[in-house]
Amino acid sequence: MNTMDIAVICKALGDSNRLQIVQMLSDGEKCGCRLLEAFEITQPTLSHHMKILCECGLVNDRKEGKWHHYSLNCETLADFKCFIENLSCVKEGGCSCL
Amino acid sequence: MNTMDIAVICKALGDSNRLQIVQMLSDGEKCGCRLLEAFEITQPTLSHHMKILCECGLVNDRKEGKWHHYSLNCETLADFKCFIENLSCVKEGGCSCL
DNA sequence: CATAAACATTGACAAATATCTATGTGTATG
DNA sequence: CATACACATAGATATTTGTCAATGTTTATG
Repeated sequence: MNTMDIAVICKALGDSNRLQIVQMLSDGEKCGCRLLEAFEITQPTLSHHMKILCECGLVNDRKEGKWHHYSLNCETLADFKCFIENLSCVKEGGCSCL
Repeated sequence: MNTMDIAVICKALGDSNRLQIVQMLSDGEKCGCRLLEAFEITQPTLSHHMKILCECGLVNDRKEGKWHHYSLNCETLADFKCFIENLSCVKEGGCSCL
């Protein structure tokens, strides 16, 4: 997973509705209708957000009859966590501008 | 730090230029002119990106004479890492739609 | 088969965004 | 003080984005 892929994931998480959806999925698999109840958005808007979350690889969509069961993708989440965890705020080195 | 603050950070990281800037800063403090060399963007565009990164709290701006020295903010980065690290892909629970 | 439920798609639109050129501001230096 | 450098600000603009209403598709159920 390269930097561009990470940026796409970050962009997906950059909307507060989507971030809250991911938080809910972190608590376990949820179906769309359940998610819809938790937000004050219309069904097409939720559908749009779920598409973005799925397309970046962060969310799985398991279809079962009428329902779509959404969950976090373990592999993508692990890769994303790894990238973020490796960011460091060390002060060593500094900048030599002169 | 609440969910909204995290979403703002994610949005800031959702642009590939800005994500690469953060990666460079993870390697140590850098001045603006150094960052500018690394990207094919104009100076005002870099200035715009740095403003967004600073305003979300992820980047510090230390002014020294003509130069602005940018670095990652340890506290914000730690909070952000904590949030991401706490996301989980456990499958327990599931959804009861019926 | 008719209906209802869950979800997707389309089209529209206002708001936000990334980028540029042009210009302003502060700081060091000859 | 004039010049050069580092950076910010001010428009301008094309693109992207979040949202909705309307409608289509698929699946279960009476």
